[in-house]
Amino acid sequence: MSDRSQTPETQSRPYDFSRTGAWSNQVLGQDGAANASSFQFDHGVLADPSLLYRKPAYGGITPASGQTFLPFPPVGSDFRGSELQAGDFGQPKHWYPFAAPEYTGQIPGVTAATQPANLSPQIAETREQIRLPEIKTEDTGDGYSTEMKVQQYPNLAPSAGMPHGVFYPPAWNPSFWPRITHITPPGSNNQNPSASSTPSPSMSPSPPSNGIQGNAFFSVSSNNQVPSEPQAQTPATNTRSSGSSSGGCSDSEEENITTEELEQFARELKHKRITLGFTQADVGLALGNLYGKMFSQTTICRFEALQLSFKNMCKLKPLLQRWLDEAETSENPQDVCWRGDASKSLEDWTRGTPDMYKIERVFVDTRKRKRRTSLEGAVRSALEAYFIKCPKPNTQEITQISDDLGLERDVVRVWFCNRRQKGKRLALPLDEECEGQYYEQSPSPLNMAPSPIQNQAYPSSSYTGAPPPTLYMPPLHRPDVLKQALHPGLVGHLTG
DNA sequence: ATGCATGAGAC
DNA sequence: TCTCATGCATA
Repeated sequence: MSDRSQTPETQSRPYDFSRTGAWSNQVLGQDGAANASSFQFDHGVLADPSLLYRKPAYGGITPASGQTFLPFPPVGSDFRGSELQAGDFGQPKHWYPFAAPEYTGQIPGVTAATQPANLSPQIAETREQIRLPEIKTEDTGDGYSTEMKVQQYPNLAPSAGMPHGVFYPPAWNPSFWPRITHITPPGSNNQNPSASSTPSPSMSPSPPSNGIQGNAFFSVSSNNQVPSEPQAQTPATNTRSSGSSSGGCSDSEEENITTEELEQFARELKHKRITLGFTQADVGLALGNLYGKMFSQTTICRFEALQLSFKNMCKLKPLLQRWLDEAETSENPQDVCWRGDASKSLEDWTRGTPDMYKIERVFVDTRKRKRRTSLEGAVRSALEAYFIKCPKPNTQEITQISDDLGLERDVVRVWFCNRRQKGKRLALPLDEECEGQYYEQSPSPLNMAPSPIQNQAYPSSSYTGAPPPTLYMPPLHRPDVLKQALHPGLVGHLTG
């Protein structure tokens, strides 16, 4: 508790309802015999989950103080109930921590645990109901692994043909952003590539086959307008400006981007990338070439899936936009540095490429990277249960949880951090205008198609192509909806 | 595609 | 200690 009070967020953080007593015993295990399953889903029986939130629920992440995570669903072709779902888009917006789609595990056992002194009632309560027989993780020994890593990358050194000062894509033509909602345009350099430099907004005629074109990768084409110092504005160096706009964007490259635009661009990027035959990893590497800052496949993937924060999306968009332009317009496939054959993976390429064409970084990773812990389903479920009770446990509570679950304290701590982060990704940005409507939505069975929520999720015309994603509706704002999302067998338990 | 982890910066 | 951006490792 004390530690929590140190932060100013204490008052406004959405998570902090955990200690408001908002959820009470009625929620969980009121009969004292609550089993593991019940606590997992007890949020489903809340009369109105909104009650759990103090109003500025998402206010902890208001434009001014934090980031707005993208509420829209994944753009990918596979809408498999990913955590980012349509239901959130354009919705009223409290970030709801009970969004994990992985409430599927079963808690194997329930055994009362010793009641800690200073645990929140929620945690203490949960502890009583969670008792895991054993935890299996991949961690062995010290839990750390020191391994020799061999990273094979093409020469990504910014210095290698990297024009310093390239960064800002001429991508900010206000006319292209029909729904500017945030800030005033940067003023200069406001041309939108997708409208201007990209001839056909539709699809690149290039067959997904081989011929990858593009010097967009490891050479910078001569016609690059490339203006300024990349590093100066790359995401890596961007300050974490709290964002003065409602969208959380304050930096020039973030301005004036609407979620619709991001959404559309993400889809466009993915589509064209695939059409051009590039992998997500390729793109990440290409950005390294173009901007001196490469990104992982993970990041590109998350961008395409709109699983980054709004702010982060805004930052990456110009980079990706530019890469896309490069890749599309390139007429010199031969300029591709590390592969002339698009069908070759980077690994293939590096493997069979003379050293002179690549940098093979072999190093002993002196920093011990903790071996990834693999939490069993039951453990995850238990953590979820704790999270539901208390999204932001204090140190003591974390210790207690870790003891209960037989996990390392740090594992638990990190898990909660990640879980919160994930929750924000699923979150609904604050939007007072829609706020009132949200809980008025009619029930929408999960995994069923278009719901009112989904319609709201895509209020603009930007989302017209793909069929509606399978709706998972992560936030589970509605108890009735939630119930349908739960294990069928549990519904009765919850309702009865 | 995503779970767990790291590290910088903010508080 | 937290958030956030990001990546390794893996499902």
